[in-house]
Amino acid sequence: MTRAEPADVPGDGAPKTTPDRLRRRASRLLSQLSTRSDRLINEGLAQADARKWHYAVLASLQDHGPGSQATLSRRTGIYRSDMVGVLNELAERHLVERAPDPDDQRRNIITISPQGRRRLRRLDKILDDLHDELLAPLSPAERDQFVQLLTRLLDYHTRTS
Amino acid sequence: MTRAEPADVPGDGAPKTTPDRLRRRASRLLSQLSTRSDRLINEGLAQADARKWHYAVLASLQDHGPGSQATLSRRTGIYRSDMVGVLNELAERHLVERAPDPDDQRRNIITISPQGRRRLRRLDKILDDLHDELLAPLSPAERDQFVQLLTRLLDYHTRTS
DNA sequence: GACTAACGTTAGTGAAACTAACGACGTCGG
DNA sequence: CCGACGTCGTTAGTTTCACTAACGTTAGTC
Repeated sequence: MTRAEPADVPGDGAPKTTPDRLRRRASRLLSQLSTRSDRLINEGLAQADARKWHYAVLASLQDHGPGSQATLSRRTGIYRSDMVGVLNELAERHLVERAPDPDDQRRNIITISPQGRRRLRRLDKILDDLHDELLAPLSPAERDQFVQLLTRLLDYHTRTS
Repeated sequence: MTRAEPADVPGDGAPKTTPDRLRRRASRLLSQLSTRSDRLINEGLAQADARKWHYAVLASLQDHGPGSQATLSRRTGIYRSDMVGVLNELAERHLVERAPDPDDQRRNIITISPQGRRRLRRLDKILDDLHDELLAPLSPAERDQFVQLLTRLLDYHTRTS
């Protein structure tokens, strides 16, 4: 009540005060961009008979070494319920190997195979190209900044969850 | 380009030599952050018996004036198939009014009601708070930059689709 | 007056993120 | 040693989201 009705826009003063709140809301920008990004990536990877989960798991294995399914789950953010299927697909293609852990019979130890490594290199290149398209309008410096901002936000929200 | 093969990293040391390509991929950062953002926003809005679609439609009506369902669909990015349900929910709550367009009998003209306006103000406040939490780790300047980068990316990808 | 296109609507698809519950196994406290 | 409890892999199911297909209806166009 202290404030006047913003009214229906007829060009009165202070046009900048309420410009398109929709376009400004970070949450909305995020989810829309994420949708498009996902589609871009999925389509790109589909042409190589891969999904983004495949990449996530292979990269995790390469970077952090072998691990149990639960470990991979935590590293990649894929739910362990869904990890089963992903690993099945990867194992079918002989990109990973699933072997029982001798020290703990509950676990499987997942290792990346030589083919898996080759595959990962291939996917890395594909993803490089796709990200080039994804980030096309940004300069190299801006891309770094963007990634850095995203990282900080994500870190914050994973710590506090 | 130093193309150092990261190799398998035996031992459990998890050294920093291979700075996690996963964490660097913008697509991954985007989709993970978007997931958390969505959850944050949805939970926040749910406590006010609202969904983000409600906000999108109400804000669009307030900022751009009344319109047909198809128009709203284009403005908000909601598919016209899904728009039906959203408008039903909004109409149930008397936040919008759906009236046949006298000039074109195919269309409905959707208008925001006074209650809808009040609602929108309320949701705007809620969203302000939620975004404060979402962007917590960023300084005001960084937040602007973040939004600006997102906007440019999204614009680019909507133009080229 | 026939064609085409846009409208609102209904139904359904596929993927993603998550929950619940299971039997099998390990670990720890008493 | 034993029971309580947590973890592991797995199966099944839920919900939500973005999207497609098809429909009858209505408008504009030739």
